[in-house]
Amino acid sequence: MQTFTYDQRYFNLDDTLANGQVFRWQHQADGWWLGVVEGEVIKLRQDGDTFTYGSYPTTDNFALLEDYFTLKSDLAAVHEVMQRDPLAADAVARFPGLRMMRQNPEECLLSFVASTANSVPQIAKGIDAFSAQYGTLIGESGGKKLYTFPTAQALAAADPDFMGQQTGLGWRGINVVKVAKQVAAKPSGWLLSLREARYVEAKYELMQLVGVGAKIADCVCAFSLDKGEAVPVDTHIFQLAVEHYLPTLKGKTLTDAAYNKIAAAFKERFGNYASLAQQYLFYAHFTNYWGGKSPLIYGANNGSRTRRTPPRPQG
DNA sequence: GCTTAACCTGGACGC
DNA sequence: GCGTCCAGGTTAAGC
Repeated sequence: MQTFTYDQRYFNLDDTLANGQVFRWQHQADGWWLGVVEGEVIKLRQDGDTFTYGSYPTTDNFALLEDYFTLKSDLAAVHEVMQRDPLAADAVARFPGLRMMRQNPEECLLSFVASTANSVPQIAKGIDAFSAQYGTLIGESGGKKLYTFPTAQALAAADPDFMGQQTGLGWRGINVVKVAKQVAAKPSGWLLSLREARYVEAKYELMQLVGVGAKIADCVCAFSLDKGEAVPVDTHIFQLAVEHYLPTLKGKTLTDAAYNKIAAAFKERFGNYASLAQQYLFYAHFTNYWGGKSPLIYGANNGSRTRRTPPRPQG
């Protein structure tokens, strides 16, 4: 085990790992986070400005953490830009240490295909199930076996019935196989090479995959391809954008035109920090929805979603 | 260019 | 206990 220090105002582990960028990290009762990154088991915890970590099989792989959590990027500058907008400023005040992560693009893409119109706890459960089936066992902690995220090749050859029924993902699991087949058919390193492409080109390339629309493409661009201007517009972002930025969209559905208007509104306000602004606002809205705390920290059964309809008056 | 329905499943919620 | 609704979307058809 090793330690490093980082100003907790600019790095909060709970908010970074539970804001919906990733689904496989597990928060343990004793405060440790347990995850698998690029084939390495990572154990990590935060006590104020002090971070304690260990990794396997590469011992204490700090370089991996530095890249994965983008620790060299300056969050103070981001906070300054967020002050331009009252809603973003409020979200930053609540979650100052939320950082943009830099995931493996293949894992990011296939995870978000599995996330389509699904609840976060179900997504995490489903991804866990197919990783245990098609990933590689690399360790064990507290009686829990840890697997790598399966490669696109492995998921391309996966049994669609298993992916649909045994994972609880239904048709989403079958879509994961379809997208994995298309990725596996591309030249090696194709996805990673999109880090070098311009945002519009990377997004266009991703949307050529059947089963990948604008939202999933933007998630991959923002969370794994270094595209700070990508704005994934999901149901949460749509709701808050209509309420605070674009009231003319009230009563409309999320069409391509509406999607692009919302993304443009974020870019206009936050420029190259649009992705992070989106993530701050998403997390604020999302945690409100889950009763003030993320189900990725506390579990779906320990939080409760906000009521769809107000409670009946008593008496 | 917009709306709508279908796609599977599990869990929350209302009654 | 049961029925209904909905969840970090995508696609295709119909208008």
